[in-house]
Amino acid sequence: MRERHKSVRAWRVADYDLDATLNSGQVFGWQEADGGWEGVVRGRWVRLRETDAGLEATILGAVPDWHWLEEYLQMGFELEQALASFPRDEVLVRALTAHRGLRLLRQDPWECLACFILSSTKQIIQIRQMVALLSERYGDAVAVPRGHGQRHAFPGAKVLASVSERALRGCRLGFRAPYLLHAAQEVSGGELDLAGLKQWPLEAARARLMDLPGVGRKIADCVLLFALGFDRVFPMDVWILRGLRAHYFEGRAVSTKQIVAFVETHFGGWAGYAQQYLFHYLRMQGRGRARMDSKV
DNA sequence: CGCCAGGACGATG
DNA sequence: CATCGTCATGGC
Repeated sequence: MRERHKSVRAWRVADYDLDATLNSGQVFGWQEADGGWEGVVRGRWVRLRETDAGLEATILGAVPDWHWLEEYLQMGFELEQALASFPRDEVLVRALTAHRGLRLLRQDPWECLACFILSSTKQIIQIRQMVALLSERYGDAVAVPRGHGQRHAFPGAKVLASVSERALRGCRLGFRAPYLLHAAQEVSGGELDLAGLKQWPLEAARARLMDLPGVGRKIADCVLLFALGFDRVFPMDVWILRGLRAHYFEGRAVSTKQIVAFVETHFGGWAGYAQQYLFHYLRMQGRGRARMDSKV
């Protein structure tokens, strides 16, 4: 599929760090290309690039409105307000200084759930690979500009629900295959209305997600934060746990439960944002070095 | 070439 | 509750 007409839209926006945003482990389908990023949003090929004035998007075809992309990128979000609410503790300030402009996207709930089901015990690079393979095999091909290779959207729940576990294991999903299949069946069958969870109270929405096999607190929280708009949710993975223990508890052997309690009061209403800054900061710091510290 | 990865789960203390 | 083995696969 090829289309020749492109549409370009630019937003004046301060503090939008595209690299940090798309490379901070909240989303797995974007690829760096020619000084920008290319991916698929709502079945459309999208190219994003930072400019001096802000952010620029290129898509194919004539576009009546850009609302869907503005929503995805959270262009209307006032980052300053969230950042100003952060506690001024040392690590968080360092993370903020290092990555100011890191944003949370508003992802498609199904794609987000599926990707984080795949995320368990996988490095981010490997999650990207699984997502790419799954998309290639079962996702719809999207129109791309001339000269670009084929691109596929992330497969919908309906398609994946009709695939065998065996075929999914063929995509190198391992033990995650039956989990993904089950989620796809519940979502496509209407048994689980993911978008509807936005209206639920936090605890109930989290519990409903955790009803899914293969979905525990961490994965549920990722979906709540990255796709459903629960801004105070603070996903806790090994990196964050390690980091919190080191920086907020002087490395003492505090229980996970104590840390959870601490997080719920310490970071405030935009805790989810704080979490993403900390996660990205710790992960960037940890490349190569903290490997050894962490073993202590 | 082992170690471990944006975990979850069931079985034991 | 806290810990532990298991699950499947591959990047580093």
